[in-house]
Amino acid sequence: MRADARKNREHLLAVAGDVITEQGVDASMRDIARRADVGLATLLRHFPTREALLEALLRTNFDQLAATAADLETSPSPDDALVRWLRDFVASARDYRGVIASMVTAIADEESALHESCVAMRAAGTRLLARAQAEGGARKDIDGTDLFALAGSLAWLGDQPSLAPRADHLFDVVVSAVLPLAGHATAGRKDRP
Amino acid sequence: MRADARKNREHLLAVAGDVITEQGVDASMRDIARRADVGLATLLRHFPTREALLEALLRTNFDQLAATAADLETSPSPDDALVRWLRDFVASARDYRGVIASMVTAIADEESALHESCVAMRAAGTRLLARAQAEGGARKDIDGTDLFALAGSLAWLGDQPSLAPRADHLFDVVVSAVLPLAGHATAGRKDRP
DNA sequence: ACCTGAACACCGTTCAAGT
DNA sequence: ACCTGAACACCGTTCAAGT
Repeated sequence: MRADARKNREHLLAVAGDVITEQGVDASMRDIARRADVGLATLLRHFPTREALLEALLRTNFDQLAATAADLETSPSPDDALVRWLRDFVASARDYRGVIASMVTAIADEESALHESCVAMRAAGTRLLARAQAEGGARKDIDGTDLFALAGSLAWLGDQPSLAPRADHLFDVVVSAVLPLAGHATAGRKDRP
Repeated sequence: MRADARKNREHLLAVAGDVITEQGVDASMRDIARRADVGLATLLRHFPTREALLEALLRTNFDQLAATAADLETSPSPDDALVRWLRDFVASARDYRGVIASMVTAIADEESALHESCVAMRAAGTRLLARAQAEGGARKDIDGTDLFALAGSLAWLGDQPSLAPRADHLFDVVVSAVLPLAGHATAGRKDRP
């Protein structure tokens, strides 16, 4: 890649990160190009689809989550490992409003630029779930797709301004269903502080 | 209202129901008008916003859900009543893809044509939850907004083609968290059939 | 190689003009 | 009263023309 092109690309990514943080993943591509002082066609040249742009933005985060998952797979408590990874996943989806919907769509669309990362993410969760089922207190009637769906629904809650304040609490509620036998942190808390 | 206007309105509602059933709540208003063989301005004249159109489409369903909730409030089992109402709510949101997001937004927006109905809906759920907490096995650390949020997240699952097949199963999982002490139907089932 | 203006087919909003 | 074509300001896609 030519030097000016690389610089353009990096500038576009930085601006896109700002705009999408403000307006969510459905932000206008034209608006992103405008704020980056390039033509719309130039943005599309670097990132031919919205998914491609998202993929580039999420790349770092995805890699970090994957590394965390790998670490957690050998951590002492399988239950804690599962809960921690779930929390990380949901937290990372909070950076860009609407990104969870893109990820769920990408899972079913092999052509999506996000497909591979999302499938890998689900696989990591599936491994942590399997270990928590075998050696910990995770219920056995759910699989990796169920876990991904629950994580997705929790991330969706965080996207809704009127529900976001409840997201942390409801995370605990859902976790209590996934780990009914675990002595996890919130197990004994039946009333709010 | 003039007779021709009423006929137009009814025709528009019927067509809009079809189109939104097919394409979800973000279907093009122009497309709805086109399929109804009227000008776009005529559709907007009857329903000045997308929410107003949705409100008219959901009116019947909302009233039915409210009536059901009223019945359930005096039914013998508070736990069953809560679960049944939750199930009805989630099922009704399944008719129009994306409608749950509109409802959640409407709860926070007093100007929305859907606001009143959604607030009433949440209130009905809150009453059923309170009874299940007082006389049944519902956990006491959640309130009506939490319940609405959980119901919303389950409805959202149903909107995602890749996750919808899990919606019924995950409904049971979430219910098991809301009613940890209840002898509900799925309590003993720890593996899938 | 890389960039971009312009044409295109869409969208929802608004309103003056028609019946 | 009720309807609607047309103008408007948007959107993402595409590509011929420029540097």
